[in-house]
Amino acid sequence: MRSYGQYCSVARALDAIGDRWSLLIVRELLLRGPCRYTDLLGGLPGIATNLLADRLRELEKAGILGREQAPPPVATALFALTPRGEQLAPVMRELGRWGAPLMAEPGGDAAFRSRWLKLPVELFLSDQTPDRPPVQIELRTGDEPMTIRTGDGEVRAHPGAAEDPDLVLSGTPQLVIGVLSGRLGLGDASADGLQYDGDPGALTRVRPPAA
Amino acid sequence: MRSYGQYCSVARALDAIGDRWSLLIVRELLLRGPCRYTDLLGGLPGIATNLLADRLRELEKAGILGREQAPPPVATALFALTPRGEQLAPVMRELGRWGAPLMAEPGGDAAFRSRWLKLPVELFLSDQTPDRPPVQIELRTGDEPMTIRTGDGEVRAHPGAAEDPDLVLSGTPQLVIGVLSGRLGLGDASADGLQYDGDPGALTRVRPPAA
DNA sequence: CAGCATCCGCTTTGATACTG
DNA sequence: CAGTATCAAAGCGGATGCTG
Repeated sequence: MRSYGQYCSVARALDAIGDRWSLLIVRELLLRGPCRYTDLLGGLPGIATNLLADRLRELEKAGILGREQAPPPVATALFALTPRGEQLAPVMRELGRWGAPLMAEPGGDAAFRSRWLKLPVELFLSDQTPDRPPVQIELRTGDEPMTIRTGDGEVRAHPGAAEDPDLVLSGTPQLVIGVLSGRLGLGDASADGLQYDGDPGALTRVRPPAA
Repeated sequence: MRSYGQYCSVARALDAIGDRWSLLIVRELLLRGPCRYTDLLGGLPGIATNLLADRLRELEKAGILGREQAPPPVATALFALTPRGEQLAPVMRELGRWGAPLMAEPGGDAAFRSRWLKLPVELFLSDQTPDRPPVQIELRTGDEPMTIRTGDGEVRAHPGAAEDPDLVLSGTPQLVIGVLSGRLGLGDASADGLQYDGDPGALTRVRPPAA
């Protein structure tokens, strides 16, 4: 990208990460840790291969990510954020927070990856009753399942099915997010096609307090 | 901008404000409040007039800014952030924080406006000894002067000369920022061309504690 | 003069095809 | 798997011209 040519820290930040796709590449690396080229391609539906290669070069030159040699079994290169790249986490958090209300509009035919739920889940959910035994909620939204889990007063999300879920939610990303955020009641959502199995109480356990 | 087509809050945020120049327009409105078209042009050196008009339309459509009719004396339209637009302040803050280290590289022939100092000043400086009487430091960096002022334990910057400054710093933006941040000593900076007049103690009063 | 719209050459992006 | 090559389409930057 051509530089803005302004001696201002916001402009200089955008010189480094303001290119189309750049921040989404950082998002993938923040969510997934070190990734192969193909993993990135899969996590960034819509990107062209030449652009991914270009951006990886530029982000490497800017000190935001680096290439590592993967441990013996695989023999491929991995792209990983540098410490400087990981410092973009607060930017990503605020951007995700600001963008959250935009998720209420229908997904339509937008692409979706369950890992993307990690951001909103850990930003907005919290354990309302940390003294009670932890709960697990499994989310099935199309591609891979994702499990959210309370523990130490926090709520964490990680990929994979739960071994013993208190509640399983299956449906479109929009319905699942609506129910988790509290924007939709479980009844309304299931009338719209959400399936659930287990204890609905697990939901109130993690939902944000107000609204 | 073409949408990323991803059902993710970061991607949707970037759909709205990821265009070239969009966030810098928001920066200007956050720093200056409601602005005329020409004010924006002046605060965004390098932007083409058709792009500014385009972006203002798009940002208006996205609910980020609106047009107001200016009060009687002037008869022109003013562009102002909506509440939704003002919620971008945390994004701007984190972006400015992340970009701050990039300010150590020389400005070269980059454009500069003294108002842009407001962001780093209020982000990084603080009043180290709030019990003592407040101090004022006037900054002269090329265009208009800017004054920083302690009060209620905070440090605020606003445009204009100080009526009774404890210290005046004159020089390139890079030198002034270097000295304020503590990256440069006052002696080193004045060897490099920074001029100062008044009490250097005012500097240690506001400089960040560590480093 | 403030607030754009139009035109034009250049750069960036997107889609697909191809290669070590 | 991890890219490079190619090319059309879209976006950008700069200049200029129009309108109240």
